[in-house]
Amino acid sequence: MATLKDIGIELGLSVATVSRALNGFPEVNARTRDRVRQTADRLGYRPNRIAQRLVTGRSGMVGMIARIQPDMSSDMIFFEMLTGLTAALAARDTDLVFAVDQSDEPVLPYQRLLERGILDGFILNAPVPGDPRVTWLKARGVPFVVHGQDQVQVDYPFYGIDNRAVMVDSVDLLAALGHRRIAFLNGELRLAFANDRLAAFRNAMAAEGLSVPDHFIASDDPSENYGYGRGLAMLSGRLGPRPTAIVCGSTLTAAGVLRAARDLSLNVPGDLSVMAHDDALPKHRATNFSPALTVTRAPMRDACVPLANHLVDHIDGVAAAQLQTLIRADVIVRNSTGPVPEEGKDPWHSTQ
Amino acid sequence: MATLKDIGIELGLSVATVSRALNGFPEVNARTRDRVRQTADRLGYRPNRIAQRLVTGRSGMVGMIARIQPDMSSDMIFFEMLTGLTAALAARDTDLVFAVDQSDEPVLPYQRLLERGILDGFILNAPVPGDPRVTWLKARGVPFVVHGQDQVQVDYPFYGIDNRAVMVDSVDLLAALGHRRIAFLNGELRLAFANDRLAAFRNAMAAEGLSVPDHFIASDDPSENYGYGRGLAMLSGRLGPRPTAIVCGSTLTAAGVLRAARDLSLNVPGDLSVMAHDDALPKHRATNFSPALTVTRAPMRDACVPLANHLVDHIDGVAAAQLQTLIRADVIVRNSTGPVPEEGKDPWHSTQ
DNA sequence: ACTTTGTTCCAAAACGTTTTGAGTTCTGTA
DNA sequence: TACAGAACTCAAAACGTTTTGGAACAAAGT
Repeated sequence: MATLKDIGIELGLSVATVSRALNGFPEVNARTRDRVRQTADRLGYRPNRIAQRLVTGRSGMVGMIARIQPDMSSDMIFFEMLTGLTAALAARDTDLVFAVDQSDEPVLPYQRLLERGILDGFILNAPVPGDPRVTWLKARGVPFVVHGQDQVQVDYPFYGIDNRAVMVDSVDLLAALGHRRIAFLNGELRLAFANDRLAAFRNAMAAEGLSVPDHFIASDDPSENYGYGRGLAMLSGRLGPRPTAIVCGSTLTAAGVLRAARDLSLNVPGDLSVMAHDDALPKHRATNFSPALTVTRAPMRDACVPLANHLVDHIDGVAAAQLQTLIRADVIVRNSTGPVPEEGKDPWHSTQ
Repeated sequence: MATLKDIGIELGLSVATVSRALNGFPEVNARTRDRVRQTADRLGYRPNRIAQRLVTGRSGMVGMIARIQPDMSSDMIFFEMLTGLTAALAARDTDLVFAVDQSDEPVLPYQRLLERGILDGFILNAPVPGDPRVTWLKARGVPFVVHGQDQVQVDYPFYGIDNRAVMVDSVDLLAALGHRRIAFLNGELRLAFANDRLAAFRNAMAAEGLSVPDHFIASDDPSENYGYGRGLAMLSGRLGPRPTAIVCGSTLTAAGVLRAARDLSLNVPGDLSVMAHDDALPKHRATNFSPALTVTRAPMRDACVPLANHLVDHIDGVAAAQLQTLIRADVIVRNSTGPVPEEGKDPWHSTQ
């Protein structure tokens, strides 16, 4: 490993001059700079991050921590983000330290990693309302960026989708088709985004003058089984009046609902409209559904580059207020949504 | 962040003494050591990895690199390993730097990360025969450990399953049940383990005096679709004589084969025996199959702790020869294997 | 000739740790 | 009392980088 000293000796220059030459400082002769650059290239010089960090306090490394869940289902999403973020960070010459959280104390792994003295900042995912990690990191002035927000009004850098808009768009679309009994299979309420969506759903329904009976709301970790089970329960009518439309928090859940509808011989969209929010994970493609799924769409992948940039910019000193991005999901109407069935003509009345 | 100097000032000691006290050197007074330890705890002192690395050349950080594939299917396995390894490394006070390989030059990301001067070693997964990463890292004396081996005889630390034994066990089990037409749905031949298995399969078959027609062998990235497609092709008979038993490289592939058998109204194990190698990923449980799958079983998770230990031990100076573990997979007989159907009584002759 | 200004470079300090070589203070023995 | 040896502690160097505070020199202005 060539060092600044090696280059200096080779050229009869001091390390100081070599350092300035390579870092583009103005007070070094253009010819000298060229000579330094050339020998640096020839010797394959790369600055030692360790030494850089020791003196500048910057290491060019950030951390990301995964919660290990007994159920690994949602972790595919995490991995998707992890690889995308790592690639995006590489473009900003930043490396990523990965750790896992096995304790039930959420800030512990962050503290442990921070105390190593090797990190410039963190990427936080899956925030919960009033996330303790956020308050902890903020308290000690550690830069971080959040995928999403832990509350509506925040003062840290983040990138996320407008969950309120997602629900308004979904409810409005279905209401415009005449639906009045709209159910919502939400994600885990523990998570901030699911909280936001639930509140937004209720507001949007109220704005349309529609009521939301308790059994029209469910929330759980998204899975096909969850969608099937809750879908079947709602559509069987044993919980109360049946919905004519179901909004799902994820396409995986929607897949379950579609299976439930199939098992009940319900036609989608004739008897039942189904839509979902689509994170556009490479595995579950909403177009491959039958019928093709109407969705609000915001690819997870799209978050990686802005998240990486926001964090690195913030570490570089850009104010948090400049680094807050809330994007609006696209509404993509496909074949799983349609006009509400005429009253008295829905399959339950006609067959039963 | 408390430093050695802080502790030294507090106690009126030099940083040298504080350092020795904390690192358990013998030439420091027991009372002094206690006092140092206490104030270190009180001040929440944690050694600065950066400074440590600069002077010792050790950082307590290792690297792992994921190949980003357009198809993310096999990456679930990688993520499973990644989290397990990270946890196992944490137990050895070692952190993990994660990077992704987007180029088609396999050593490039390793070089890039190494040149940062922050890593003590690497964990390599999915070796290919004569893996270029192995030769490159070996050439510059960088410690590493491999999950598996890139060839039969190696001189580096590794942990892997005995793929030869897996195939011998599988073939012997089926041969003992009277099967003579045994097919093999292998993994990607690009990978070393699949290479080893194919050779071992051929040897084991030859040892039993059984021939292996070309159409009894297939190899591809494991997936349900692959198992279904190749299974259907083999069992339809349009490629040649039909197998009475199929060995699958993964349970995912076996799931596809079982579906193909179902579609052809073949009874398993009455008409067809199916077995697979089971990496025991949390998602696909072989016991949940119907019929429950006979497998050679070696949980991926089991590899994490030994891999982490091998690497850290190797970095600590333990010779590679001491750090080579080849474990034998368990053979678990369940309900998907049975005696070969009597000649002339198999469903193709009776129904057709 | 003397000062000023600008350009180009350098020596040295700093970051926090480990480690070397050299004291300094105790203890026990002659 | 003197001395050897053990026990304990310290100052300083080192790792590779950035950054501070000049220094040397030339060109330009007075």
